[in-house]
Amino acid sequence: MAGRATRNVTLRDVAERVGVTPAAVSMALSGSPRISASTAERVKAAAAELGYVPSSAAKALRSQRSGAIALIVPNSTQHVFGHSYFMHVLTGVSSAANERDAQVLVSTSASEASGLTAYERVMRSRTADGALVTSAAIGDRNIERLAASGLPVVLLGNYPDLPDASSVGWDDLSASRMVTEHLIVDHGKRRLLHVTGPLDHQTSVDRREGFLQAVRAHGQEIDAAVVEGDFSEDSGAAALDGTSFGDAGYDGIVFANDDMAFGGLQALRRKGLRSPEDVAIVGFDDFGLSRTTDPGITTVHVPAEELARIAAERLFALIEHPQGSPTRDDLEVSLVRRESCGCPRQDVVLLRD
Amino acid sequence: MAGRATRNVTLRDVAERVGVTPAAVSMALSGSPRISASTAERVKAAAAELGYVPSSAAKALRSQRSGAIALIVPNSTQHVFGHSYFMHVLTGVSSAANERDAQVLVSTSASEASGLTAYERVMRSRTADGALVTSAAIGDRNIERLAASGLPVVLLGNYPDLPDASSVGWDDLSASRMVTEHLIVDHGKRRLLHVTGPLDHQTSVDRREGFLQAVRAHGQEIDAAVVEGDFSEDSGAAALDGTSFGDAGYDGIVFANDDMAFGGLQALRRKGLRSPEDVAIVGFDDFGLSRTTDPGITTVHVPAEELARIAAERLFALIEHPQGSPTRDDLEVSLVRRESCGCPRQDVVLLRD
DNA sequence: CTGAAAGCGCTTACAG
DNA sequence: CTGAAAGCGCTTACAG
Repeated sequence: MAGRATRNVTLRDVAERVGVTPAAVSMALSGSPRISASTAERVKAAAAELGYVPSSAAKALRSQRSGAIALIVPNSTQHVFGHSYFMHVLTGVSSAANERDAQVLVSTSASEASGLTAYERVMRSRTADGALVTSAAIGDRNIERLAASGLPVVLLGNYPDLPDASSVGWDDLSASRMVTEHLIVDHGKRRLLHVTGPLDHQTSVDRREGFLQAVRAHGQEIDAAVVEGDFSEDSGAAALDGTSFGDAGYDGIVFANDDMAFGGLQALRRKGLRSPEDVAIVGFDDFGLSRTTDPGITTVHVPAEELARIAAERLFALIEHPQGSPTRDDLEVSLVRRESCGCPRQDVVLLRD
Repeated sequence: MAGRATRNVTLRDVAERVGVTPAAVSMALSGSPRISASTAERVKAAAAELGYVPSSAAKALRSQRSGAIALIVPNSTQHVFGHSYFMHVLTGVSSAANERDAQVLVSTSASEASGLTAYERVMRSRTADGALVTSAAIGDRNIERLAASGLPVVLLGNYPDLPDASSVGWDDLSASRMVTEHLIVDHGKRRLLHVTGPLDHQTSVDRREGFLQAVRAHGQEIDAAVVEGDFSEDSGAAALDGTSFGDAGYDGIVFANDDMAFGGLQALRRKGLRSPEDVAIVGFDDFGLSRTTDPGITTVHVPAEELARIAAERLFALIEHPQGSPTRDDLEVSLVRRESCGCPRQDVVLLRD
């Protein structure tokens, strides 16, 4: 742990050691054919010996490219979409960035209302070559400002209002219809409740619409209601307050995410109702929680890591070819059957024998 | 979404618009008293009008400071410490960085064995003014190389082998002793099992030692055994295979983290044993999971977000004063009583009435 | 083919 | 007090 601060070793130092010009060193290190093999050899040896590390600032200034991408997390999102979602996204982005030796910058908004937004941080620093935006709110004007600033941008999620922006997502509507029909068709549920996410996010709107489409498709037989939540566990529980359950109430609940489903599960328990026996429930996301509860929560598995990885790859392509036309990728989701819907337990459980 | 790429607006452009030198614009924008209020006013107006955004690369090159800090996540750690831990850390780092308008760079190792390590990425890019290292393995030589490279470094966790490094942590040993004694003293458990984390991490070593100290303090009355795990849910379950339980076996298990406790809980259930009735269990971390299981897992709450925030603050101080002496911060942890140890449930549950 | 200058966009130390 | 040059460390376009 010696580490006293020494002056940075630069190209010049390496050049002097070898007896060539800095330009030659630069070319040698980047493998230019202009430099003879033997000189390149000596340059590399000298660079290693001196512990030369190129200055990213100088390189960025000269080449007008920082080699970094930013992951923008609008303030609300951090709360709205939760830790697990974000970690999957970060993992996907990092793995794509690592493959290209790019840096990943995470830009969040200040927690207090004061301070810059995550967007402003990225735009004002010009320190990233492009930006990824995770699940912004519907009509968030910052996205347009970001794109208008000339920075390549790829959005994670669905943004029908921004058809000119590149984005990667999955079909929340179909998925929500699918999981709702699972309750109706496979489990014969007839009195359904849907608890939405925050309706200023497209995801919530789409999941609600999927629920409603499933209900309409079986219209004559189904009673349905919708209550607004905000993706938080508490809102899942609160949605059930004042709602009548049991014989006279709902026999199935479609929560727009797993956190709310878990809140709902606890609320049901407090009301003395069992799931799935009294009320079947399903969630959405499958980021981990739904597997740990008892009963396990039937849900829609969503490929968040892949989403992010692909978005990052699209962003790199956009940085390379800024004039390319916008892209759209749609990923597959899948139904994960656990016990909360009434399906049999997958892993065998032997009660004490 | 117009956003066709235009040449960057520079200080020169602003200077020409106003009719002063670039140097004057620079000073005006940084609020130098050398510039008159009226000129500063005109400069700011012109800058806003032109959409001037300073070049972070030029600023970094000139001032020899990037305004970014790196959060280094060694490859293994990502798996070892899990998503929740890391998200808490990232949240803490971001909030400290936002307060100082610093950028946060997340550096992970490539998932494949090929490619650079997270350390190398940071050292080789010189794109951060300092680095935070989350929970590296014991004897990880990269930490010393990082510090020797002259980069200010603050470590998250305990590193007795690196007494000269600044670090922030909490006392795993005492905490583990405390939670073990909870089982012994408050719940009268006498045949205890400890499932460790990966023993190449100081955290695991300390938690094991805390367990053993508690056992020794009640030596004559306690039977104790230790099994090695790796913090994964599966290893928590595997630790119980081949172990005898029930009347002839253990009546209490101290898991070194919550994920393993959850794995253990499921394994017990498969064996037909109930918790806490047949076997009391406790975990460690309280990052979320332990609250969602049934029964809830009694655990040690660990302030990971605060850890990271303080570490980032120490790092900024170190960047400012590289010659300052190393610092050490110790944070408080607390016991969270849930049901898995035998404590009564906190939230009231009315079973169907 | 090769050598050495120009310049990326800033900020600050210097000259006047 | 103020103006304008020097220079941070690179890379590439240019001159020879």
